[in-house]
Amino acid sequence: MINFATTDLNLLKTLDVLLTEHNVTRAAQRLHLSQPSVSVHLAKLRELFNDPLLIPSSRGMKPTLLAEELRQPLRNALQSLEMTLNNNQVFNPVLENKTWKIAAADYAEFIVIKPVMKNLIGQSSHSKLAIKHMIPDKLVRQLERGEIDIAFHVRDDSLGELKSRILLTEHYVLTARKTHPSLRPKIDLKQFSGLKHAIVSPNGGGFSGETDTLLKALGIERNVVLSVPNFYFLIDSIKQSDLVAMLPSRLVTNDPELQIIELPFTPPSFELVMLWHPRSHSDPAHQWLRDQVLNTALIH
DNA sequence: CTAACTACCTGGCACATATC
DNA sequence: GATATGTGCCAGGTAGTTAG
Repeated sequence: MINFATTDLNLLKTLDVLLTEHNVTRAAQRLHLSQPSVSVHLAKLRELFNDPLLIPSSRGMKPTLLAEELRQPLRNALQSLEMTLNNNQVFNPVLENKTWKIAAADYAEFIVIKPVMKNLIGQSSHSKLAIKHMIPDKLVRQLERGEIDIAFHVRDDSLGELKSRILLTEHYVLTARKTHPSLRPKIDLKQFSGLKHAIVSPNGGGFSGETDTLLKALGIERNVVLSVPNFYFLIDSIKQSDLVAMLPSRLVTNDPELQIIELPFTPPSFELVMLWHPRSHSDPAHQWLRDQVLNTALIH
């Protein structure tokens, strides 16, 4: 039985971070303490729980069974405490100097971040904004560690514990340059598959995308001759050539150099979501950040 | 070589006591 | 009761050691 009166509750915060990091050095960095201090904390926690909690192994520190059992309930308890303490606090962007860290691929940069940018850095002369490259595999960890505040991504149910909010639904449109020599405003399947296509392959080098999966179901194939890493490059490529591309509609409508061609099938679509870690859910500054995004994204 | 641990040191805080 | 001063303790620091 742990005696609350004689226990330093800061130790629980250390334990919480240790149980996510499985590494004393990294936990220390996150807690803004030295490594030996966290080592001492760990020693006290071991004494307190009468359990080694984390055992050094060849691949980081391995949590004991008790440590595993403690992880989620402790997380929940601290989160609820945080919520209680933050409940009456309001974030004032004018007074604070925050560095917002946002991860996104180029579509979200253009559609969401660009419109909200002014609000994020304009309301305080000290705030900064860092837009980071989106690496889906590292996302959960980066959000957990606070290396990223929020991220924008295509809705994907594999992102388990993260909190999310759908910002918009987007569909692809067939796009070509306005001065394309052989395109009419409407085409049939045969004409579609006869065109030379360019696609974005986020992982690099792929020649098959969502559209191809959909076409396969219709029993047809298209001719993808160019694969590029992002939409900016793709748009530029079709403006400079007779290639066509399936592009998110919001990126190309109103571009005077481009035309949209009516498709003989229903194009694929996706939902863009904002993602954040439950850890930052009740933080007033994070809430403000998310509100800025929501207010802007839902208007545009 | 990297990461955890240990020994030792120090600044700051809490508490006790003194003074008004 | 409020404020000033003295003192002991301890958290967290650095440096060095140990272990895998």
